[in-house]
Amino acid sequence: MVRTPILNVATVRRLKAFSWATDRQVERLLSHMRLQYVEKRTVLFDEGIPSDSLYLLVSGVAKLSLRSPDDERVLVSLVAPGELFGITSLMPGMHRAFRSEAFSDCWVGAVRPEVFVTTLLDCPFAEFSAMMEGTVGRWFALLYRYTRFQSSSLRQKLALALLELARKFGVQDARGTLLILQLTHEDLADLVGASRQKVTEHMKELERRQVLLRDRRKLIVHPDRLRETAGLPPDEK
Amino acid sequence: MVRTPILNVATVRRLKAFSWATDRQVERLLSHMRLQYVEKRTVLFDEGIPSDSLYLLVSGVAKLSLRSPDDERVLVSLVAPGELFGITSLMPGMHRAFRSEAFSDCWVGAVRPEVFVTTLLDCPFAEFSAMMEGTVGRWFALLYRYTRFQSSSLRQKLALALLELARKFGVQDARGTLLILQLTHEDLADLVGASRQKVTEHMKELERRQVLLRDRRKLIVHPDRLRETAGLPPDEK
DNA sequence: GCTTTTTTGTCACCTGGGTGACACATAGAC
DNA sequence: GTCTATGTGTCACCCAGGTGACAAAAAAGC
Repeated sequence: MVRTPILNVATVRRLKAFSWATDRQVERLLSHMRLQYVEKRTVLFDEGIPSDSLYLLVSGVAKLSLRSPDDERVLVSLVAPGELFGITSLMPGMHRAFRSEAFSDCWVGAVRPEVFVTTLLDCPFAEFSAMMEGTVGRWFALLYRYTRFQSSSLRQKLALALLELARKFGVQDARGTLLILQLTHEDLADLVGASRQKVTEHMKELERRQVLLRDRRKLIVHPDRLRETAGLPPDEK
Repeated sequence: MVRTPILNVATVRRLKAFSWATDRQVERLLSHMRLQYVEKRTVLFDEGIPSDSLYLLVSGVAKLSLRSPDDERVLVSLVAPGELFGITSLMPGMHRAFRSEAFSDCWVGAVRPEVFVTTLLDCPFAEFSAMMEGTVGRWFALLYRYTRFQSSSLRQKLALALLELARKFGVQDARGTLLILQLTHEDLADLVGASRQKVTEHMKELERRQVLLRDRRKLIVHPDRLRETAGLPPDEK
């Protein structure tokens, strides 16, 4: 039989994540926390589902992972006791970016993100959450890209990078999405971590396949075809 | 001659990062913002320096990059107009993780993070900042790892990953830092994005070199030697 | 204990992508 | 316009790391 761990104010305040909070705040937080036992290998939440809880790992080890485009497992991170995870719940309407499962048997505490924020910061959740999106949202997008890069071929990395650029710097054009930047192949190589020569080769190939065309030194991409050549699901996100 | 752009409340509120703010908040924020012109290729801030400002890219394109252990340039991200960057300033005592330079001629607005937070959220900066560290700090550490992975050899990736694990799961032991996890080579392979076989080879090599030893299925690492074998600067962070 | 399953160790072989080298094209500078 | 610097295209060659295959060693069941 498994012994339920004791979660008292003193214990929690010793954790780095809460060291700055007052006793009263921690107390209130704990009273709203649902403690649950998660057996090794059990999935706590999966990629893509709406994120409505924030978790505190009380004991054990949790695992964050994802399935890459070509179905490889990427182990993104291992979560240590005392850490908060499932942080997408702090951003408005965001879905889980990673799957979380118990790497060993775990005790996990779940709170609603609204409770978490209003208790510890006393400001409206909606505002906090919008602020997070505007600031750390960028980090998140980057992390997202880099995790997908892991275990992709250069072709896919290039496609992923171009799609991201199209989202950020693209304007609609009769011929596709025009990137309003002057990018050299060298820049792209630095972005995807490849050599300039290979990037040139792949870019040529993409032009040949009409996925991409160039007007002077500006790129015009065709996002749908790009996703297709990279073997990505049509219009994820 | 370069024309100074007009930054009025209406323009700023149209940006995604501020769409939820009130006119009065934006107004106050603007009154505290120092606008500066940054010429192409100029470095706005460099890796490792203390971060005391938050930036809004008004026009142009900015670039975030870093130098990897073996001196390769990694282009981490390109910043589009309307985006906030230099976000390490929102976390307590944090240094710049990336270098930022103008990719094209830019207009940039700088604010002190304290002003930013207290204006938009009206809660004490210290608390907000501690909260950020406890929550999104994890994402940041991950992003940090993945950006260094780019352009590293498997040996280095493995060393980087083991160092991170030692930090999170290590306890001091007479023989070194003992990882309190049962990790298989397959787990490590998924973590660094490599094949199981090659991980086995490298792990063996590390044991041979006394960087690493195993007690049943638990690892004991020697962080200093690990950094050395990976060609990393001694005890960064 | 014995059996089954999971990990580890080590091959031989293949391939994606890095490297260096060089010709050609383009775009600023003046 | 001409000159110079910076990008692009294309080689031939090499190597880190992937793949499959299989034996030995540890763990886990029972």
